[in-house]
Amino acid sequence: MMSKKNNTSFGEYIRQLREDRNLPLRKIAAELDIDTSTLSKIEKNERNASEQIIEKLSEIFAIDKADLKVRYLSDKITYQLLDEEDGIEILKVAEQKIKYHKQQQA
Amino acid sequence: MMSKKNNTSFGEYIRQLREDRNLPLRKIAAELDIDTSTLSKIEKNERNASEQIIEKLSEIFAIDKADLKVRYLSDKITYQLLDEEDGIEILKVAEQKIKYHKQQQA
DNA sequence: TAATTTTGGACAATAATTGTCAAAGCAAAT
DNA sequence: ATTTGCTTTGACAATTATTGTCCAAAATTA
Repeated sequence: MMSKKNNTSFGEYIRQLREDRNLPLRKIAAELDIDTSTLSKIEKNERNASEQIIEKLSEIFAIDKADLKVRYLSDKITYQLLDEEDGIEILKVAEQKIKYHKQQQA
Repeated sequence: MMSKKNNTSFGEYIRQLREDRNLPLRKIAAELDIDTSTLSKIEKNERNASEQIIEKLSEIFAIDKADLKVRYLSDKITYQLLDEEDGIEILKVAEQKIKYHKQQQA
């Protein structure tokens, strides 16, 4: 189990990818078929990214889709728990539950 | 860090508490100031339980509120990730992120 | 300064959640 | 079998949240 360090938000991450390539929002937004301002907000974590958006982003930037999704969903959960006292414990319990479910279905 | 086993859902759990005391939905719902049918659905994990409901439930059943909240929120996250391939990894990454945030604010 | 990019606010349209009610289903009696 | 009390289900309007879209103001770059 290893720690790729991963402490940039989803939005920051895809913004970085875009800036590395010197592309304007306009271009990427067009490829994604969404409004420039919507993409701006996604990069600032002010709007959700749909499954479809995530998929297209992974194609555009030639990165692993599953990895991008992990970044996105882990972010959402993080924000959900950020104000909770017992955030870490909640995650641990959730992990047990997921393992339990996976085991059941197998 | 230890594993109280915890593999009953929030709904099942509070239903169990109620049934242990031989109380009808009607009574508890009245104390919670919600409809009987709403409580029925909460017990079947078909409706959300608000913060307020969780607090009152902890009072009614004389259990720890924080613990009940952990059960509730871990459940929600579990359901969110149940269909995801990488649920466990998502949780691990979220954990790192939360720890990072906590560390920053300290 | 002009051109381009980025941001923020507004808005209607759509979707999700909530509170509420009524009817139906169920089980245990009597 | 019918009543009685408990539980479940589906429906519905009302509220709240999210989405897609546009525009104009800021900020950045040339």
